[in-house]
Amino acid sequence: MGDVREETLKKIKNGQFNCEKELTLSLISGKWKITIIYYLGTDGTLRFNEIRRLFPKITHKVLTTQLRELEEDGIVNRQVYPEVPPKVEYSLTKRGESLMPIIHHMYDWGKEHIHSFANAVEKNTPIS
Amino acid sequence: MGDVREETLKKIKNGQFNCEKELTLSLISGKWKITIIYYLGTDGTLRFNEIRRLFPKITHKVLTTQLRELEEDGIVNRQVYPEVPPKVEYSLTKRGESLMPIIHHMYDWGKEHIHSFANAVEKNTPIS
DNA sequence: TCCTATAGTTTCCTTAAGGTTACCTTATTA
DNA sequence: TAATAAGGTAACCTTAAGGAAACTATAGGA
Repeated sequence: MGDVREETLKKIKNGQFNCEKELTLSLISGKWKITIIYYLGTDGTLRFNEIRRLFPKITHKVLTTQLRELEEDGIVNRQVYPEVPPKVEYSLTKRGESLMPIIHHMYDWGKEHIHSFANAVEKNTPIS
Repeated sequence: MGDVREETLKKIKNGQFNCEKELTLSLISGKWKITIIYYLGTDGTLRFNEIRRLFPKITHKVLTTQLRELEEDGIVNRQVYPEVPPKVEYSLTKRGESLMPIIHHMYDWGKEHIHSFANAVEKNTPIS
């Protein structure tokens, strides 16, 4: 259970984090990461293309990268079935699951506060 | 209380967020932001150079940028005293304060899990 | 007279993140 | 024969974030 990717490792070693909370932040930072974690935490297990269909805008390659990083950081489990055509299933590790409360917390905060931002959106939107 | 900076606004308008939690994430993402919020939430009020001294590595300009963004997003309050030499005090707004529980949560998670990363660090560090 | 402290701004440069496009593999099916 | 499915890699490009260095203003003190 000591999975970490090189980059995270470097950041810890070189003291690039001012505080432990930045480790947490860095693990979920990445354009699609929290949402991927959230879906896996909710649905349990998803195949590569199932995730892809959840984000119509994500590229094949970008999804691979995001998943690979999550895997290397020990957040996501990657289960390969040696079949043809290939079948790969993704799910959360224990470490990944332990992030869920935080993500839910962030979700709730966003829901609660987006209105105060939304007002500003209304006022400034020329769309009407 | 509808402060938002242009960029955050755009992201909401253009549907660049998959979910509300990404709004939350984007507000605290930025190399020094969570830590700045954390210090302000803990110490209450800090002057520009007091914050600077807390992060020996941060540049004058970068700190300005981070604070300005936090201010524009309605997270941080900027109080200017028309004196010479200038005196500017920063503190959290209500919105900023409401982020503190999340940040504490992330702090706790980091503290609890950094050990499992640290093992990996030990094994891979040639320093010892 | 020059230096220091305060809180900035401006210009330029570097790096990393994300994205686009094209390619690979192998069995099945039209 | 060609296309489709699945999951993936490699080469390249673009943009934004962060940082370095030099500049501004003004009062007070050595």
